[in-house]
Amino acid sequence: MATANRAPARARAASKGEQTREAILAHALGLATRIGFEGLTIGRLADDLKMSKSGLFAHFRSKEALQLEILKMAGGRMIESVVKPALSAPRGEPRVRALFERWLAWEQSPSLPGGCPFMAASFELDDRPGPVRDYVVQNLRDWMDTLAGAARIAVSEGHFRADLDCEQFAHDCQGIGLAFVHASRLMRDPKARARAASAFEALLAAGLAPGRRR
Amino acid sequence: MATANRAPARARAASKGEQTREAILAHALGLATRIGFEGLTIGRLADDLKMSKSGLFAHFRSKEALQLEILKMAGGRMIESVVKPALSAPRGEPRVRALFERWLAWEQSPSLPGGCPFMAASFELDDRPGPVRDYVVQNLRDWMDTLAGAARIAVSEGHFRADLDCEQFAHDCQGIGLAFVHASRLMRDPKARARAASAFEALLAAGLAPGRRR
DNA sequence: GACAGAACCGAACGGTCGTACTATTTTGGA
DNA sequence: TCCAAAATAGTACGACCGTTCGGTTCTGTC
Repeated sequence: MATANRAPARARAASKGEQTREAILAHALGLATRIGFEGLTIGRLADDLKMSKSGLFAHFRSKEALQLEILKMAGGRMIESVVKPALSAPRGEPRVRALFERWLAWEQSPSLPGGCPFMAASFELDDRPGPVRDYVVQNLRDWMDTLAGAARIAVSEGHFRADLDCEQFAHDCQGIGLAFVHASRLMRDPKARARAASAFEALLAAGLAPGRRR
Repeated sequence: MATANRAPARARAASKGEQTREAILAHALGLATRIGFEGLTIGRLADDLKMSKSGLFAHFRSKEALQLEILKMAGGRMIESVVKPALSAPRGEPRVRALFERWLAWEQSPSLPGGCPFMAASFELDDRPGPVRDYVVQNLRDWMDTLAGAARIAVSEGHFRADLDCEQFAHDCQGIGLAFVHASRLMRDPKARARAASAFEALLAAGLAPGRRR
């Protein structure tokens, strides 16, 4: 054990504590999506990572803080793998498409065995006030704003109808995504992906500018 | 207390046990929608109803059985207050509308302070196999079939396009409902109801038979 | 190589969980 | 009115929960 190779000291190597902290959060994220944020247990987490409960606990001063950190990591990852890449797509309809496509992919990313943590948290925490719920709401709001913003750009680019309600568009996208998770994770419907694509195309078709109808 | 009037002995009065059993389930249903099925606790339930844990527990032989009974009661209520009344609406588009309207109303029924239990259970149990999950899936499948069936009738009545994909229609309705719960319960969006109505109208408009467009 | 601080462990706390057993009370038909 | 059956209470168990605390081991800097 003692001979294990250290990570080369490039770029201000993260201290030991930060490393394990990161490892804890990464594993906890996967776990939380499967068994829920409330069902997530420090003991279970410690066992999985072959640590002591107390050693793990020391990294966060409470379970609530742990939950918050998990969600923050998830939020960061989502921005990194959904929003940022989509922003490199051309303004207008292509970017809206990119956002949606990458979002669906994110939902079933292998690092999220139980699906998007925010979806799960949405229904788990909707009646439990507190900072965790607040963060989820904030994050979802940001996401909806991103969607609506992309739609607004598509309007100004002349891709979408000028009178399109962009907030409604974002809301409808959210519905398609929720139905997708519902169909794929709970109902195990193999056509879930096709259903989501079909619904999205219909929504898009209804929003296109008159000259762009296909 | 002893002078309390008994329910008049009409129609094979439910035995004492069945009464309390019913009372337990009714209260448990409301509780489960708020704090979740996993978070639901026998002790908490007993306290609320001023019973002993063991006395309450004796009615169900396990917590899992209790959860199942809760869901069965919810399923029954949903049929009673959504499906059955809607069946008295005229075949075709009106019935589809009635189903959807009553469904939204059911979501925010006062007896379900935390919203539709199946919605909550969908995301809470999607990764936890067992009879409870199975029942939820079965129930949701029945509901989707009901929706799709009503749409099929609307097709054969000439209200909807002949080439409408009725399963897709049901799926899209589900999405609108999920987005409604999401917007109203989590985001506390006062426009949630209007958003759902708007999305439903758009979906309906896209499905109407050519001669019926408005 | 010493030393301060960070990281981690082990044991323990009070509490609650679901469940099992045994009494006790209540119910309702003969 | 009596009495078996049904309903409820009481108590206890073992498991696990989040959290605390004092001690041990490791890390990284001078």
